[in-house]
Amino acid sequence: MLVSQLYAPTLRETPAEAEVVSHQLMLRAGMIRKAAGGVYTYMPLALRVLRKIENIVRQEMDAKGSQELLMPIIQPAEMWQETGRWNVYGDEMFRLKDRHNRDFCLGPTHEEMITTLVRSDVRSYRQLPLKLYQIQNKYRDERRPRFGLMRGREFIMKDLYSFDKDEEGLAKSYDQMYEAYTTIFNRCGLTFRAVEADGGAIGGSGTHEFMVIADSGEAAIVYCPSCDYAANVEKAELKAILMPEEELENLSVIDTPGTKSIEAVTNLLGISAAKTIKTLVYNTDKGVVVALVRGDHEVNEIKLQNIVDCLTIELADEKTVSEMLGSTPGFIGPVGIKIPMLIADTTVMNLYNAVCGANTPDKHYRNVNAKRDFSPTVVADIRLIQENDPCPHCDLPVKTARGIEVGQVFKLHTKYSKALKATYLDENGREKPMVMGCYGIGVSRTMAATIEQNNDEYGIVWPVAIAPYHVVIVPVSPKDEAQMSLSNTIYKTLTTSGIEAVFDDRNERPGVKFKDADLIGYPLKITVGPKTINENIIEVKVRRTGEIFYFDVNNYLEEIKALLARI
RNA sequence: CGGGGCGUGGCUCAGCUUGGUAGAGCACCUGGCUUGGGACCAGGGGGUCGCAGGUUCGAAUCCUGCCGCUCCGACCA
Repeated sequence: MLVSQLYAPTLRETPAEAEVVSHQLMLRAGMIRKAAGGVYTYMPLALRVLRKIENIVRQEMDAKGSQELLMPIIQPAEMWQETGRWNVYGDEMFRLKDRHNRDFCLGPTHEEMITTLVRSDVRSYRQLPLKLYQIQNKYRDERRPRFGLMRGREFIMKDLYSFDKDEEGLAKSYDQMYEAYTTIFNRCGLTFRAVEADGGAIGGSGTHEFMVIADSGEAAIVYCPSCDYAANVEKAELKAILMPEEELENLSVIDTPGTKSIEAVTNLLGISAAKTIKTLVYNTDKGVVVALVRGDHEVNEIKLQNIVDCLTIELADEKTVSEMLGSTPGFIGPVGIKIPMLIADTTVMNLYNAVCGANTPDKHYRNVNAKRDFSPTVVADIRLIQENDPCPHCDLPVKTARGIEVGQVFKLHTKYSKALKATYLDENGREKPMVMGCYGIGVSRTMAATIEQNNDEYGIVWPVAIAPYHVVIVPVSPKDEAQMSLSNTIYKTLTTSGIEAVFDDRNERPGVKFKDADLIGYPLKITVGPKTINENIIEVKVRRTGEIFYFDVNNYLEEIKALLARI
């Protein structure tokens, strides 16, 4: 490709709307342009990167015996109504009507579509297992699209669905996909971690997320430096903490004027937050729920949501709290509370002589003891893990990090096959639901995550495997015929040898061409200048390390191949 | 959903308070000059000032409504 012809208009300044580095650099490098909030055009350089990621994905999916197909983006409402997700999905689903006023949506995912397809064609255990995937645009009308391609409303996803005859088969498919994902993200040159995760809206249990480690990541994860445990904080389980045993004192009410926060209460009473109970009131679609955790702990709303089995959950406002409980936030407590759902964290049950709100403004209870003074509807782990909490596997302290979720593998079991009656006949002629899994990779997000992890002050630093081109050839003086001619020869030589090269033939000063090369992030840059002409040596600079190599002008091809293989 | 900020040429922004013929830098076109890290000189093209109303002799500027973009928040009691 000649740079004079390449449609990659670079920007010297960063557009004001871009917050994260991947977004900034993709705009500046002429890779993407915004069409609407969370909706982008992929320009030629970006598309080349996407195709490379897709091809790696294809190779690894096919290597596990999967087959690619392509399903419609426009999906009829009926199949979504059959699983109940037409309503569950809510405002995140792009909905539309056809001329006959029939409801459709733009596919946010394809469990309904694929299951409906497979149920009509697969009847026998002999046809299983089956693994089908596609790579296409997905549509989710995000509450808050942001960070460029990181959280778009239209994005490219690889989604694979596995159909097995039993749990054993599913476990095998799941393991195969887990392996394939590990290979894929390694091949893309990413530093990532597979973490245990929560099922979320897609449903099912048993799931891992593949997280690219980056400070700009939206997800918080914990990992254990001592064993191999790693999880999304939403998922990380915690055991009850045992507190030193004490004599049970008599319950008493104390005045605590103006102490609306745990911190204020502990300061006033001179006690540790670990001796208090924090009481939170939530509004859910299953009604009002009260949650209890130790004062220095935080509620994991995902865990709570799973226990309540609700779709929406948010902290109740002051008005709701007053109406329900006759007190204000800050002075709520579990003793004598009248509420249908009182959920206590396991550690709360181990507290002795604790302090909590007395359900009267400016009053707290002292010497509250769980089993004696109140009885929760449910006692469960509803606590959010924090740095230095004990690892669920080895009890040593965990660390926290941030990650970008680029892939997720799910065990769906029979959730969709039962809802959509996708069954097969087993060896004994008995009808059984297929056992399903689903496996997604955010292809466009992977591109953005790669940039988040591979950039410097000058621009992008592509890993060779997914770089838009491998090499850029920059002649220093466009008016110098010898330089231009040699550059062209090198360009032709590399191109015919299967090395993807661009030749910057523009009539620009060298600085402009160097800056653009660094911004776009070609792994190698060949500079053709007076030295090249006079001394017959080619200068090759490695984008990532800045190392410079000199190769003989008559024998550089193998050297460059070796260099590309090594970096 | 709530709150803030912003909307002026492709990009970054000034002008708005105090209404009076729309500006700069970058980018783009032409010519010259230059060529090892975003040169310089001269000339040039390009903007219904987000949209719709209103006030006014006159609106980018004041008022109202809407739209879009963006950030933050959505209460840890």
